Amino acid sequence: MESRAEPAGSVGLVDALVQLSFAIQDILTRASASHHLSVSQLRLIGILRDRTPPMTAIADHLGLDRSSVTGLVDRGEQRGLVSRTVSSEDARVTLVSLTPLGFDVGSRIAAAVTTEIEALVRRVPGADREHVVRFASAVLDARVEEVATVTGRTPPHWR
Amino acid sequence: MESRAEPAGSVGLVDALVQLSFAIQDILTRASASHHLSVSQLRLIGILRDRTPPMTAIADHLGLDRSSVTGLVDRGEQRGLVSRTVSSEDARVTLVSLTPLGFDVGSRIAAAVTTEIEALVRRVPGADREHVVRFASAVLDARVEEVATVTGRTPPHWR
DNA sequence: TCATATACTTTGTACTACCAAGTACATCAC
DNA sequence: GTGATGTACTTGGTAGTACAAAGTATATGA
Repeated sequence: MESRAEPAGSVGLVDALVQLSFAIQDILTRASASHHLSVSQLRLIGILRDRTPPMTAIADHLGLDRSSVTGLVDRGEQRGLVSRTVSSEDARVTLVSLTPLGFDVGSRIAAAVTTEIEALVRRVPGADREHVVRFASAVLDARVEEVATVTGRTPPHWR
Repeated sequence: MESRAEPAGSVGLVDALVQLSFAIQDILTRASASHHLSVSQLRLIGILRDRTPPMTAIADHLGLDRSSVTGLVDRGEQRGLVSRTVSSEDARVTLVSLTPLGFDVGSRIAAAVTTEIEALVRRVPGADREHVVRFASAVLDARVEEVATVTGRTPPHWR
């Protein structure tokens, strides 16, 4: 991305972040694929790990249209990973929950992702790692604020 | 992602990286969409910024099947963003290049992405930022080595 | 109770990406 | 130079992702 304000030979912050994000996404894609799942399905499962939200909440979480979530849950349901229940409080709302199989598959993929990312990160000096965590936390916090004030919706969130 | 080896209240490195990657991808998606492009199209344009590679090289770069690249270039060509030329050295190979329009659109999106990511990062202490660049560079270098030795292909790369 | 709002689904379209099979060109062996 | 083999790309078929617009069912306020 072009920023020529950087010292020659070094990569700019923006480039570094973009490339890093593709590397992480690639890990997520391959880990999911090895269990015949897409990253979207993985995110869905991640959200349901400790929640049983309505369809709408999932759409907000993932930044997707409601109709997209319908399809996502449909396919997850067909594979026995998630299930739908009509809310007892409001018959319009469909609560989505994880099946034992879904929980199991999610755990396995999460473990694989953790292993792969940790392997990737192993060669990096510990000091840098701590800064990265602080960096990411700060960025994500800023993002929540900003997006919340501008659009009123919760930004994409993993698990 | 579950790592309970972390001090309570803090986010683990793996989680931080995964969430950060989704935040970055979201920026890329929205910036691309505002010009009616997908992230895949943006990556294609990014690769062509300073190259005129054969289809196969693009597939390797993006980690895609050859047939996927055919479709990607087809759609890019229909929109006048990229163009195909038969190689003069080997009539089997198709060289893909950026049109002036493609270059222009790519530059605009890249600028928007830079602006957005820099805005996101502005609140983060400078020291953390430098460490992040070092971190990302180290990770990406490690990755190139690893992927190259294991699979013989170049890992996904942006621009 | 009737109008309106909300939650979700359906339908239709476009794009992404894969695999398997096919075509065209190149190259090596003979 | 001809035939076998390999390489580069495309085609056709399938599945998943995602959106927009329209439809259904339930809830809620006037």
